[in-house]
This record gives sequence, C-alpha cells and structure tokens, in this order.
Amino acid sequence: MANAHPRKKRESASPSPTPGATVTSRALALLGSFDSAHPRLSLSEMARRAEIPVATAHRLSSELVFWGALERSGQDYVVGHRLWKLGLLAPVRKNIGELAAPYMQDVLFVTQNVVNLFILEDDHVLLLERLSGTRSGAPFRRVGEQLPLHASAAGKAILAFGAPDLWETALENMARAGQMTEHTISSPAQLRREVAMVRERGYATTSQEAGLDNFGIAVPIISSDGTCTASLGVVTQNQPVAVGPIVPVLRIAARGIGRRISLGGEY
Amino acid sequence: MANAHPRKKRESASPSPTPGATVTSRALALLGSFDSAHPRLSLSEMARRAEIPVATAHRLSSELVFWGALERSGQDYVVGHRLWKLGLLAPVRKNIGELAAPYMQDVLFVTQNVVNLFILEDDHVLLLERLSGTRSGAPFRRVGEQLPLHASAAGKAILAFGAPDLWETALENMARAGQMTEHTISSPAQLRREVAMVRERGYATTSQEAGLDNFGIAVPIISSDGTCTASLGVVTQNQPVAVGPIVPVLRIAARGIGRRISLGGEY
DNA sequence: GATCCGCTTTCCGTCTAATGGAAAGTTTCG
DNA sequence: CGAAACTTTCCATTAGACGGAAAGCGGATC
Repeated sequence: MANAHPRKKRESASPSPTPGATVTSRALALLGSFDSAHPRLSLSEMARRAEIPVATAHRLSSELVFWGALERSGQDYVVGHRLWKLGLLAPVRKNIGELAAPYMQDVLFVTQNVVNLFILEDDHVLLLERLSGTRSGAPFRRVGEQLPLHASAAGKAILAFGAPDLWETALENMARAGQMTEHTISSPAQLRREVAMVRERGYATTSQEAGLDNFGIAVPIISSDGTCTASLGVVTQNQPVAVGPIVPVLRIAARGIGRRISLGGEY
Repeated sequence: MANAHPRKKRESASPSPTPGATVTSRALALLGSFDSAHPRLSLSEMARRAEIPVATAHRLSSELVFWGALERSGQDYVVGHRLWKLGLLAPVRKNIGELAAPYMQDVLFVTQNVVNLFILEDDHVLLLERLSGTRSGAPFRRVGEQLPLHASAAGKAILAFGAPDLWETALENMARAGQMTEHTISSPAQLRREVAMVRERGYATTSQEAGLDNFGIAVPIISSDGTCTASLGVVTQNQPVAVGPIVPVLRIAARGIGRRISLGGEY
C-alpha cells in the first residue's frame, strides 16, 4: 500500500459537548456580538465575543450567512442586508419613526440644525430618528445610540413630563455612571432643580453634559393619552443653541407628532 | 390511592422528528415569516408560513423573544427592537444611506417632493432611504420596498448607466412579471427605446408605470469608480413631476453622493 | 526560505438538546 | 353551551449539534 495513513482515525470527539445552552441562543449570541463599536468582525472575534468555540461559531455563522442575517465582507463578517430589511418591520420604527419624520423635516427646514427624535427605552433614551442637512454640520450621534436620562436634553425632557417612577431609575444611573464631562449633572439635588426648571419652562437644554462642544434643546412629545415617552430636539456643536427662535418650532412639531402617536395603539 | 391517573403516561413521542433541517434554519425561517405585508403574526401563522410544527415554533419563538429578536404584542408576535438596532449596522444603510441623507434633504428643501434613494439589489431596485416633508403628500413607498428595473424611474436610470449585463435580467423580469398597470412598459423594443432616451437625457421618468397616479423622475448616482448601482429621484402623486426645475437639483445631489460613495470600499 | 503564530476550515465519534404528537388549557364564535 | 381554533406544556425518542483535533492558509519575523 502506498498510503500508510489514508485518514487518521480520531477517537475523542467532544468530551464536554455543552453546558446548558441552546442552539438558538448560540446563534443569537453570534448576532449579538455585533454592535456599533464592532460592526465588522472576524470569525474568531465573533467566537470570542459570543463565548462559543470557533468550530461551532464557524458552523453557525455559515448558516446565518446562507440565510442573509450576516454577510461576508472579505475575511470578515458584517450584518446582512436581509436583517436590515427585517428590522424595518419593528414597530418602534414603523409606528413612531415614520410618523415623526415629516414633522422633523419641518424643524430642519426652519432651524437648519440636526434634529433628533429620542424615545425612552428601559433606563435610557434611544436615538430613534435623526435628520441633518448638508448645512447642519456633521451629526455626532447615530440612530440607535443611547444616552442616560440625566445627561441629555432628551432625557431630561422625558424625566420632567414622563412617568414619575423614572425618577429613581435616573438617580441610580447617575450615581452609577459618573460624569461624562466636567459639566455632567452629578448630584440628586442638582438634577431635581434642573428637572423642575424643565417642567416649568417646557423645554430642556444641555451644555456639554454628554460631550464637549455638545449643546442641545429638547421638548417632550406628549401622546394623545397624556403619557410622555419621547422627545424631540436639536443639537449643535461649538456654540449653544439659540433657544428663543427654536423652542416654538420644536413645540409645534412635537404637538403634531404627539397628536398622532398612540392612536394606533402601542409600539 | 385516591388518584388513579396522576399523570397520563405518553408512550409515543415524535415518530418523524425531522426531515433535514437544522435548528438555526428553523429559527431563521420563523424570522423570515415576517415581511412588510405581515409585520405581525400569531404563533400558528408563523408556524404555517415557516412550515414548521406549532410546538417547535412555540419553543423557538420563545427564545427569539427572550433575546429580543421578536416581541410579543398582545397575542401576536412582532419584530423586536433589538433586531432593528442590529439592522442599523448593516453596511448598506451605514455606508450609503447615512451618507446620502443630507444631500436628499437639500432636494427636499428645494422641491418639496418625496425624495427616494434606490439601490440595485439582484434583479430589482430597493428603496434604501426616503424623505418626505409634511407638505409633500403621503409617501406611498416604504423603505425596504422593491420595484422591478423596467417599471420604475429608479430602475431605468440604473439600467441606462449601470452594468450592461443588467439588461438581460431586466428583460427576463419584464417578460415574467406582466404589466403592473396599463402604462407599464412591456416590449423589449419599447424598453430599449426608453433606456436609450434616458441615457441621452441623463434622467429617467415614469408615468403610472408602477402604479396609477404615480409619477417620478430619477437620475443615476455614479460613484467615483464610474459604476452605477444607485439612483436618486422624486415622486409625485396625481400630476406629473415638473422635470425642468427638478432635474438639475437631483443632478447636483446625485453628484455629491456619488463623489463620496465607494471611496470607503464596498458595501 | 524556514519557522512560527494566529486564523479559517474540515472532520467525525459521542451524546445532549431538539423534536413534535398528544393532551390540557384558553379564548372566540355562532 | 358546545365546537373550533389557538396557545401552552409534556416527555420518550433520536437526529442533529457539538467541539477537539488536525489540516490548510497566509503573513510576520528571524
């Protein structure tokens, strides 16, 4: 025989097949290894982040790629086209984002500033929709980003007009998070004062609280059932926002959005 | 003993456990059962559409809900929040959509019409981004929707300036698809004539070809490497678009987008 | 140009986790 | 109030998932 070892026989297979994880959870963990800071990953990075063996990661990602949940880009993996399309069907975006967009346009028309729509999610606010023109400077936040309640105009607006039990959540977060910049509110008393002022004035502002050179105004979006879980705002870089002319514009838009929200039910 | 049947003993379990499907493929099939026409589904509808037994569908969807890929909305299931956020990381949207948005704003400012960005996907065009103001009438297309190459301004613009091998794909589709309205182009000769004209003029139009009361103009977006896989356009309802003043605006925006596309590599 | 290192991909013996029919529980409807 | 349709739970069976090992693949480094 020419060939002494046609194929090496492997006797041990997988001594510790698995702890207690389901296939689906692993596949989802792979998807979950992507985030805005890691939009493209190699196989071994995915495996590391998802904490599953490479061999398993390899098999599963192939399936995800086959379906279109992931795509290969050179040697790396990226989120697939099909997943994006699927995400468009999510009620948050369909019910609020799409509805609000035209009103946000109006604000952009008039103010020429970056316009943001934030919604409340758990213990923070989430940037749901963002508009910017070619003249409004580079937007520094991305749709899908999150900010704490106490360090954003959007968050404070919701805090002032939203459900009262948000208050403790916000305080806990503030204590846990520490300051993002030297201007970040960091004492309960200060936050209380600030929020009271927001409630009185009807709008919230930030001055470099979540980032230097980062100014913003936001007004609450109060839906037709009286609840407030969203806010509309504009942000500028370098110089403070011109509150006077902008607040009325935001108010009108926010009322327009609020009127139409939650007539169609929950999101 | 007081209890004769503490628990009925089941002897048969699952005679035909499975054909040849993987767990992952089933889970993905469940996700795939959602589309723009079916954004919310009951368990049994999901199971039916995905062609898997309800019991299995039930188990898997629970896991999907647990992770956040799906959410429950009353008795039904909808696409989850987390999936939407994940979708935002898809290169299509991040690399082209975000880049194009500010230019599209400019067009909206000037023309006050619904502005659409389509990209080429397989044998059709896909609506990647859409802007509309409060004054531009109800937009009738949704982001994520698809149109055939031969029955849309966007498609014809890409057909005229894009890769030559698109031509046969378009013809095949046209033959297969049939007319969407009485105005839809349906003969190869007619399409050829139309596309030649688009190439000469530099822009494409449609008049009720994809839907009645549905008029549009589109110009190609030619990226800095000379290829064309996207187009920018406006649409109106009821009356034809005013070509004269709009085309130059679209051209400028499309050039701006094209210049910046594909410097960062593929999407 | 040989050696090493880290990565992707393939292989396959073992065995756990997935399976789905059936039954029970729940809501809807006439 | 019974029938129909749907959701949820159960569990005996086994098909599919598992992952260590080894092979293959660049691209650094000496």
